[in-house]
Amino acid sequence: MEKRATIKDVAEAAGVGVATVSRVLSGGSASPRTRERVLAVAAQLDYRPSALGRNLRQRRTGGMGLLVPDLTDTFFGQLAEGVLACGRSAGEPVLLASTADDPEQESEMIGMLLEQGVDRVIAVPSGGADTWRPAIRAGMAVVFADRLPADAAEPAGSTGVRDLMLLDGLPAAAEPAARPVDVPAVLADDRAGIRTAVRYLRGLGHRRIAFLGGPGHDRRVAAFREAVGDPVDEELVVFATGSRDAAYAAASGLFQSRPDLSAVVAAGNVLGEAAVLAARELDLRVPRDVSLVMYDDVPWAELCSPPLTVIAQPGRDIGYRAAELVLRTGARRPRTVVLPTELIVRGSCGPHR
Amino acid sequence: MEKRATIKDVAEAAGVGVATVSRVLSGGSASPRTRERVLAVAAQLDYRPSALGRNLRQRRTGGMGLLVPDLTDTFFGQLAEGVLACGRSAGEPVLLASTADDPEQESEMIGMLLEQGVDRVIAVPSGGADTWRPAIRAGMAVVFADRLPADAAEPAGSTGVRDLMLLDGLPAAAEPAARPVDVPAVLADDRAGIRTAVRYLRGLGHRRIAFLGGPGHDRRVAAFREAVGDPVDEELVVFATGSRDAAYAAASGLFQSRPDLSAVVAAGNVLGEAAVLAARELDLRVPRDVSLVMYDDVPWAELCSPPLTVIAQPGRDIGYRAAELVLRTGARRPRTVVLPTELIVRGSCGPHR
DNA sequence: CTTCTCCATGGAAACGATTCCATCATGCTT
DNA sequence: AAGCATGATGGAATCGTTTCCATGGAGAAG
Repeated sequence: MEKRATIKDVAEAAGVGVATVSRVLSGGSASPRTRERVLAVAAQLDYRPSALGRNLRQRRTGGMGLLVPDLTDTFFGQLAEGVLACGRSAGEPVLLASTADDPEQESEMIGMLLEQGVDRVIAVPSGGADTWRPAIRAGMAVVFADRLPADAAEPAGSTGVRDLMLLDGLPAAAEPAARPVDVPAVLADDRAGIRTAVRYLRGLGHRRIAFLGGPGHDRRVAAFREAVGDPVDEELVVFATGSRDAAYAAASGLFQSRPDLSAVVAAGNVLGEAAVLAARELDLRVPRDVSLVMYDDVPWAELCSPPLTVIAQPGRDIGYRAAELVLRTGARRPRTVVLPTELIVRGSCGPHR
Repeated sequence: MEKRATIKDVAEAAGVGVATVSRVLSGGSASPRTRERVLAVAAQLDYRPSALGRNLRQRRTGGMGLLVPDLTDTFFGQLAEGVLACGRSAGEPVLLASTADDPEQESEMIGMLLEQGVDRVIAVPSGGADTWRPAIRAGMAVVFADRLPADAAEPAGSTGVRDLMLLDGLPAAAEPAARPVDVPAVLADDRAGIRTAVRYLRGLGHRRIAFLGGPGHDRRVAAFREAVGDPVDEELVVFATGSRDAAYAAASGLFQSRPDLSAVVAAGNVLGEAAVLAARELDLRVPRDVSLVMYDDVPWAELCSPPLTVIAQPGRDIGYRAAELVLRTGARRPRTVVLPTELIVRGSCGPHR
């Protein structure tokens, strides 16, 4: 274990000052002669600048933080791969944390990132705007992915999602009024996705359509309500907490309490999985007894029998774009992006009988 | 965006020296009076020590790196969750990178970690020992998880896996002979898992059993060969590269070239998925026409019809233990750990006909 | 030939923590 | 009462980089 060469070593060996070495290595001006020599010596010594020193000097860690609820959920795995891909091509490291959909853990992780000097985060938020205000106040560049904080004010204009506004409650003395800060986000077009699914089910004759949601599916349930139109049968809209057990319990409870339902929209792949399992357990046949549409196109959707009809959203792209946004921050104010969803019809929906 | 308070601010506000603040905060000796005052001031200023400064001084970043091939693979998602859980409880950040099973990318990522000053890594290795030697030479504490480097010398004693030896080729001048360096690892008991599966299939009457492997499944294929005994029908042992497409192609090719096979052991969940898909495409019924055992117990194994019989390995535990090992490094020399596997019989295997 | 400008260059000051070491006060032993 | 040990405390060095600023030399313009 030999210690690594420092910039000082390089400077010495090349017979120049450290400033010159630094300039050469970071593309500043230097005479061709010295540039060449420095480069040669650096290569020969296998010199790699220490991120530690640089970060301290520049008062920020490079790279970005990534906060997801649960990597065991294939969708978040895809999203993470997207972020990682972008990070790799930008040469930026990625700090990962999972929050288990718990605002408290999320808050803790934000603190950890702050401590690490990470000032760029892409997050699938679990907590509300309150959880995120400290981060933004601390000057973090935040980009939300896949979701918005539960209580964020989202202008529901017909043009789609606009930039999210978080009220930044400054100390009353400093500013006359609270200043709005907008956080960009990369989202799937949940509204269109859900609407398409509901219309598809309607077209098959289904009237009693249930919605099975989990944490963070607020936009989806809103879209569902809108698509179904009044009156919404509230018993057919159920929510589970994040765990697989809870999802199963919710699905099972739904099927048992309302045997009259004929179709289910599961708002995420964990919920879809739970619905399939619960249906099987209760001897409900898909799609004969109940039709199922699942959000997220995961590889195993095709393995089910029948293969699951899904609302596909581009998990990897969402991650990649979010990472792009958070890295470009500062250039021009990034705006939120909405990516299209697609209804992929396979075999889990049938006509109402 | 107000800048964060530094240790100097705290010292000033508390009327003490920075050294005292540092001591109080890191548990050194201090009089109860000053300790109290410093703590109060720190809390009041919302002071959080910057990891940047600390890391530079101590010449190492805290935290650990995590290298996995692909987060889209549920098993690695589980593993990552384990690492994250351990990191969280130890208060250590985790730097994530995925390698796509490409030694070159892996090597690049190791370089990145080195640059970041990360000196502890837990890795699912893709490259050989050569890829890892530089890391170890640089003083990194490495723990392998789930696999060993392809060409690592693994003493195949009957007691199970022993510490992995990587020959550390020092400059010949410095040391008289190459010095062995051992890298601990956390593995599943592949040998037992595969053996159990093969015996189970044998017990059902299967004689022509195929093995469908991917990158990093060397230990599993070795175990397969051992379990099957001589002579091994080499046409029944096929390998695919990491992608889902390649896995599908391999599975499909296998079924087509050897219609006489009656059972398949898939060495990972991506391969299992591919096998199911390929079988369906070729109108082979599971388990009537072909029996299938898959490595990895992923949630969706139960969703298949019939539900998949699997060799379960504790992905989350593997990650957690590996993280523990890499964090404890230095205390007492960590030894490699082998965790048990379990054959979970569901419906994808039937008697040979 | 002088003066002005420009550029390459190196010294030194940050950045925010930890930690060595010297200092000083206190209380105890002899 | 003097000397000594103990413990609290603050100043300053240090980690490896970037960046500001001053210096010096060379070439151009007058």
